Amino acid sequence: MFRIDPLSRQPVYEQLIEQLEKLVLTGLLPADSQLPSVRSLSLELSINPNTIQKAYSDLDVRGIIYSVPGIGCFVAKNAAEILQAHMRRKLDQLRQLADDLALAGIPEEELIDSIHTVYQERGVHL
Amino acid sequence: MFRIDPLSRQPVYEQLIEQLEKLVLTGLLPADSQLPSVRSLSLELSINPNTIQKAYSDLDVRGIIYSVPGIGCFVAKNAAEILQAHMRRKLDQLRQLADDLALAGIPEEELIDSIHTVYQERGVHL
DNA sequence: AAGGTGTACTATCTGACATAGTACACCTAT
DNA sequence: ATAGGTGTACTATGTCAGATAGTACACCTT
Repeated sequence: MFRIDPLSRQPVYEQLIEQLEKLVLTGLLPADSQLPSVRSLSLELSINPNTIQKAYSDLDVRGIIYSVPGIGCFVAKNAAEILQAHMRRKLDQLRQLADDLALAGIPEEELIDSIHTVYQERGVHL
Repeated sequence: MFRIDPLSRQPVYEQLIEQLEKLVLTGLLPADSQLPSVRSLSLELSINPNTIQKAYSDLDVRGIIYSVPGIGCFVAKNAAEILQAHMRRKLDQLRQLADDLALAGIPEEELIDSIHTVYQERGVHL
């Protein structure tokens, strides 16, 4: 269900957060659906329970999920909305990247084509 | 000449590398021009000489600069070409980012507009 | 009562990053 | 020849984030 690379420069808990966020955005994890328990996910991914909890805690603080002690963690009602609003910050990263590529002399058309292709594939798969 | 943020998540030596690469790509550091000495740059930026040398060593290995012991470090002849070729890997990052934004429901037009704006500004400034 | 759940806490380990200090070989200018 | 600049190499130390290990508590369900 999850792909974790312990050798990545990106921390494990961040990898977990991003993949959970994508599951929410794609609708594979609808509102009020239960997340894997800290311990079960810990066993499945061979990751320390504390690392899982760190990811869940972060998502909880940001309102993406809510936790019921003794029961489990669940996807919040407006999780997708929060994520969509937050995703717009990635537009800044896109601009920064485009600026670097422009500086390197990569023609604008190449970027446009790449994006267009991505959006076409996304449209087909959904 | 350089802007270093010691508190950034990005290592200081990487910040230095990126800024040097941009100076090469913009032509502000032409081929065979001499780079600041390890010790002078160390004093100017209040950074340990070892950190500067780590950045220079990395650039040397990749063929961006060449060092002459006892003399100094200089920009390689084909530095800009190497960087341009290497920059295309950033297109992968761009695609990944576009895929995330597509997933979040950000319309394709917003990305296109952002990129177009970046390229227009770049065109003006150069 | 047993076993699952989230949560909290301390302790420890690891690796990357950065600093500090020293030393060597080389070249240039005086 | 001397002094001072250059790159380079090396060891030691400090710092911090990330991850692990272990324990413990409160809660709920069965």
